[in-house]
Amino acid sequence: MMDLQKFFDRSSVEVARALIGTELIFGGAGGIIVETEAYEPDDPASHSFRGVTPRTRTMFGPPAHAYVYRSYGIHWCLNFVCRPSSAVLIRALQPTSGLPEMEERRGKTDPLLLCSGPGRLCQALAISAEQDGLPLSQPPFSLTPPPLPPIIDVGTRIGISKAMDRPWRFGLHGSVHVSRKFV
DNA sequence: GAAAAGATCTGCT
DNA sequence: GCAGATCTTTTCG
Repeated sequence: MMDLQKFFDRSSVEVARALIGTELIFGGAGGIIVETEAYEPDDPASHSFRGVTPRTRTMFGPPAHAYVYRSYGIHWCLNFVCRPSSAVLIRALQPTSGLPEMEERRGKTDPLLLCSGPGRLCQALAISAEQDGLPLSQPPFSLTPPPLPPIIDVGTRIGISKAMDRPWRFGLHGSVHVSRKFV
């Protein structure tokens, strides 16, 4: 297990880049993180931009914790908290563990889409509001850094309506598991 | 108290 | 490629 306290005590942009290639396991299922997005304190697209609310209180808490929120009333999205009021959205994984469980939770679908997208990822790993605020340093979470520094793609974030020009989306170069291709 | 927007996914055309 | 599903949170009156 790596030094999570030090790892997450940086800007979300740095953490988002550093997370690419890291293996995330949650309760026996998971895979390699291939796509992330950074949300900064002074970022109009971030939930934390308009101050603390009941939903976003976790984002203002200590680093190295999970922030889970409901999206579009249907999906769950998993974030890692960095320095207070900033976080990294985990958008896609390359599955490596617990494939049968994830396939069962996701139902019949294209294998490539098992964890390709924040909503799909949470459904595959069975993550919901109960995991909001949990520390990443202990089970059921497990993070393992890559043996070698990966090649990283950079692009603009997806699905937002503000600050759309900031290049804060990161991906593993050449991965077929990203939710949308990098150009 | 009411209304609108939202860090999305799926299915159909 | 586009619209619908679906509901929580936040903002406005």
